Amino acid sequence: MHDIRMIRETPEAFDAALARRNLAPMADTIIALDMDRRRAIMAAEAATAEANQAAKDAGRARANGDDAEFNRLRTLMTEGKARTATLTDRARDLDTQLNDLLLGIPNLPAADVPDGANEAGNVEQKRTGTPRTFDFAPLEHFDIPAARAGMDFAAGAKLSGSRFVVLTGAMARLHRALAQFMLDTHVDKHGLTETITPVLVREEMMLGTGQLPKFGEDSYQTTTGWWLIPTAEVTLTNLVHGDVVDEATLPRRHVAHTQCFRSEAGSAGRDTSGMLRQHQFEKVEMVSITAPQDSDAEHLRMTGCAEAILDALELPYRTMLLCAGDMGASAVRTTDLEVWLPGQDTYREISSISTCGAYQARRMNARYKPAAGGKPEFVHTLNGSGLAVGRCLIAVLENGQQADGSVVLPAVLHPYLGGRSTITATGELI
RNA sequence: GGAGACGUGGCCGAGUGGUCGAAGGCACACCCCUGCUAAGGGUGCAUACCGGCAACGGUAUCGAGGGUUCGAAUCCCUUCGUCUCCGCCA
Repeated sequence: MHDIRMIRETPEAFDAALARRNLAPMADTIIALDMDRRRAIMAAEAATAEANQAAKDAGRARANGDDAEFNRLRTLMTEGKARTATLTDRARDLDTQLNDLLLGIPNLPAADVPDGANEAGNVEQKRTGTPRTFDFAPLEHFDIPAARAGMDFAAGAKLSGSRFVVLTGAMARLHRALAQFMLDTHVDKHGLTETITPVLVREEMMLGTGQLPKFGEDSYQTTTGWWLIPTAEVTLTNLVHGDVVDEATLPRRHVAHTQCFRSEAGSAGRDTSGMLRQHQFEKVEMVSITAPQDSDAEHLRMTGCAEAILDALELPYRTMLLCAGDMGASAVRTTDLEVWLPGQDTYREISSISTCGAYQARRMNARYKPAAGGKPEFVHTLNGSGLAVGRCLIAVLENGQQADGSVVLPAVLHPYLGGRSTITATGELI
């Protein structure tokens, strides 16, 4: 959601920023609509005031026993009321129109976000870790013998359909170990607040973080009207929905491990093999609520938190600064972490860390009271995966695979696996 | 599923037809007083739109929408939300 005042005051800057998102200029349309809206509000208010005055005078006339005057004013009032209804309807209609229009416009990219129309425009910031050299052809995760023993796509399909999986034995244990490790690290080393939230939310919350109104087809809705969260960003961020918090309580840093649900509506045929892209997956999500002046530093901090997980798991990755055309709608700036998948011989996204500025806060009406005094202002919100658990499982499997079909697991996970360190080719954890 | 209660300003909480944008308290800001990490006194402190350099003024807003009425925070209806009791279930 955008500040209509900002659009009014600097329409060129607004349009220029939209252009970076491959969008046509909209400032003129918005400003014209806003003008109409304000005129309509004024007209409606003037009419209301008139009718109210007539009503007041009529009441007085009646109290004075002046029936003639009462009836005259009453007629006046009735007419005024009819006019008021029409004008108010118009004002409300225009207000809704403007609001709907603004809700559908994505956030404006920060100045340091590179130009670019799509993924190809993203800028690599650094590479961390060195991909292993294999003396055999590395397999994709679903072909590695150690994984095959406990990763049952047929069972997933039987239960639920395509893009579902059943994990058993060592795979389930490893998956759980990963999530636990991430959570512990973020809580104990990074100081985030462990949080458990619902995964079914009201529509209002999906509007707040920007999944709605435009991307409803990407998520699932229950017959009772709840939405299944596509990410815990929705719940963690909306924790401050409608609130005015003290600046002293900022930053608020949350981390949650939840199920995520996505329809993957636009990705039919993509990544159909393996568990890279599922309708249901687990993710450890970080969310920060900050004062405006702190969000840039927080973005770096949060990126560091996500990178620390990959570092600890000894997984090679690269850090990408997304270009304007490839960012999600709510983001001001997004950093992606792409993990090396030897089986695919490529880097794949495993984390996405975004600062959303006041965009979501304005939608949620989430404000803070500045410590220095003054009126409440919108908070800034940030979110980042830390990390996608399923994809992390894939990365650990592909990077740790051995010629004999076994997988050697990173040392930091051993405590979470009862001290064991390897999954054999037959799927045994030893 | 059955029965009921409630929804007021950052928070708590008065207010059952007009003089209420709304008592009082808390929190917050400034000032005064006070020999001290406390208490007391004073003032200010909602949002939106419009006008104004500003001080300030105007209009609207008491979950939302509709209705009754000359007039509604107050009455009626609908809707959303919260809570309580009973039942059921993890």
